[in-house]
Amino acid sequence: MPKIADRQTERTTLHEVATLAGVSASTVSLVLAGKAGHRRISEDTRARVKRAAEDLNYAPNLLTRSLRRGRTHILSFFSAFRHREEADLYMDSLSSAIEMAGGEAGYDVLVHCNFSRSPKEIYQFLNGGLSDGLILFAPQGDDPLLALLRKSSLPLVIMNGRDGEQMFPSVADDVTVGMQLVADQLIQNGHRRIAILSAIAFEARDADRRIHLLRKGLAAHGITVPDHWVIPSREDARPALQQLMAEPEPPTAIYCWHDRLAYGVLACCESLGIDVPTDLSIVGYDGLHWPFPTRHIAASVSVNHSTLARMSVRLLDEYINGYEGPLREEVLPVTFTPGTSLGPALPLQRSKNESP
Amino acid sequence: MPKIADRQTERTTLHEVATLAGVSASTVSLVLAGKAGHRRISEDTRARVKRAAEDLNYAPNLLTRSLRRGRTHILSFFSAFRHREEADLYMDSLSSAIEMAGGEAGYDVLVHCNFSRSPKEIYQFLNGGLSDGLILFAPQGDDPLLALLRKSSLPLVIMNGRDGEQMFPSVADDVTVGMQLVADQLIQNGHRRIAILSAIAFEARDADRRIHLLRKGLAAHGITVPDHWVIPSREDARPALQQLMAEPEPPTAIYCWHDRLAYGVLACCESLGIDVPTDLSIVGYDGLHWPFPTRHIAASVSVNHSTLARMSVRLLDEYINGYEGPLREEVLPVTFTPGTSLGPALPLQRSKNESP
DNA sequence: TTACAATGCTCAAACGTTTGAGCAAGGTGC
DNA sequence: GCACCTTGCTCAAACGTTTGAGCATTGTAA
Repeated sequence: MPKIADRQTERTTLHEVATLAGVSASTVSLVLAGKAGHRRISEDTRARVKRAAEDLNYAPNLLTRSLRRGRTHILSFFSAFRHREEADLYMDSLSSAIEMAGGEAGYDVLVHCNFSRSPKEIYQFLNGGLSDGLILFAPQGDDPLLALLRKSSLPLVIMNGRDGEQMFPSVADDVTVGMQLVADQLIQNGHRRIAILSAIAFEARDADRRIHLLRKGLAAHGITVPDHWVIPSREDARPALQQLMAEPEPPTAIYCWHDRLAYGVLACCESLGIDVPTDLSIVGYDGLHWPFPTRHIAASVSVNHSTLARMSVRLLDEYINGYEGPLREEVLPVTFTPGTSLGPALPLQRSKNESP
Repeated sequence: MPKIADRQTERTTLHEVATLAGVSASTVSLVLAGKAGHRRISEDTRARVKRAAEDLNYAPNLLTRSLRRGRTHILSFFSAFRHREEADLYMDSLSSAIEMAGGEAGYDVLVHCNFSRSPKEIYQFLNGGLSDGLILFAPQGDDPLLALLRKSSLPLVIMNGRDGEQMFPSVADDVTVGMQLVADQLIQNGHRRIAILSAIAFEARDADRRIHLLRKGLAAHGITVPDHWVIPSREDARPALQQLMAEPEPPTAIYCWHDRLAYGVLACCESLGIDVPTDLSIVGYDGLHWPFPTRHIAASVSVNHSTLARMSVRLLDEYINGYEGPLREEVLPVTFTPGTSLGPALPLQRSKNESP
């Protein structure tokens, strides 16, 4: 029985194949990697070389090949969001989608994780020549990493982020339409007292944008969201939710910055005995869901990750291949998924009437 | 405002840094990459070089660096299972765990996806020198890819798979204990009529092993599972389930080969009006779950992905660093999560009594 | 016969680093 | 004055490919 120690200890090289086939290294290279037929090699030689490569289990060294060719056919994906300590279904799904989209376009995808590295270290890795291009998720315009990348030559597509200087092509889901849909749906369901659960620090600006859009959409119908009903989310949303629902005229609906929060609020409601959607309607964003029956599916703006991934890969591929036209900023249409957490607003039971 | 066209078009090289700093390329290399202090460079030169590198936004070319050093500090992860056309929560979670475990150990992780590539193409990519080692998920002993890898020198750890020739180190969750737990729990809950939902083609052998172990565990208590109650899963488990429950003495419990199936069955039960766990208890494997309230949590053997990932990364790292001791085959302890889909077996209502 | 093209291969430079060996300049010991 | 060490840098080879240029050999045209 073979043991691990019996394995060869060195990689086979082109030269060994050449020696075995009785030709020069150039010939081997031409046979195995040459754009078929450009240089002419006799059928006989061709066969001998292929045979030798097969016998030696030859795998070309991609480091050197890429070095010469100037292409690695690898894409990097990196999230400028720093978390991921916990399981993140959103990012998992997204990186998975990018891996698949990359594969379809002939790229392998390197998903870079950083936790303790500095922007400079991350920059050096990303721009280290390992990948032909980068999909950068959710950077803010003043991200120090983005500043470093601006000075580099690395092809780059921004996904769902902000580039302060309009320098990079971008792909993003249509937040404007998305939040308009949220506003419309809330209003169609008769909600007028609406609270907002916002984001924690590093996500704050993206959340702010959505909140701004939602308030604008609601304002068009004469509805304002009181400032103290815009709540920054903490580790545990329970206390805030409890306080909110204890008000004499509590909200009938709450918008959560993304579905993870929405599901967290759903869980709180369950443990607090708040009935969804009778007592409180919940709306989220992302279209995250568990593909099996759940007590509730959060009403949500659905973003198609596969499409988003394909758009960004296609765009990046074009830039890698030297696209020089006007800056491209693509927007992915979104849809509204009603779910089960959004229902009609019920009138306030026996409360003192509002002044007319 | 800067435009994309204003970016530099070439990567900065060591030589440009050297020129700017007024030293040789070797010196730059020694300053930036040398194991500090082995070679002596004056503080003055050191500072000048660092300054120049900073000014030019220099990022070392990792292809060439790796070529010289013989290390890339990249690990590959590849699933010998061919699917992934659909969202796969299990693989997403696992690759995510490996990315994190790799990061902790100083590696970046390249998650390789293949759909249309041949084993030979996959082999050439994996053994192309881009990664220092490979974590191979769930290969069978006769996998053609594994055969190619055996002849190579690539450090390799098998995760949850089978290596026919005891050549490679491996890491796996403890299926023996896991299935014993399933058997014990079913019996403790009084189940004696137990059905099994097995796997589709490419997963068949792993499923068979679990089924064998389960049957063995049950047999110790005098319980046998009739062959026609071992059902290969198809796209839709509904018809099989319907038929099963229509029998005069239907099973009181069903074991599903993994949690995705278990949740699928849960969904079927819901739509068929089968009450879980009163009419039917369901047990799965993997410990997959949605971190928010669901109607049911499948009773399941929980596998800790983070730990599994860390074990495999540590093992692989040791082999990369030249470990030569006896073959290591590590087993990850598992636990049983009761969930809500497993309950006591109810006596068959008004059925003809079994003979004593 | 000479000129020139086609065929089928090899030579050698190059990609951007790392690193052992080498070398000048200055210091120290006797 | 000589041997020898230390300091601080540079030289040049090497990693494993790719590829433009080159070079025999044979074939074809005039």
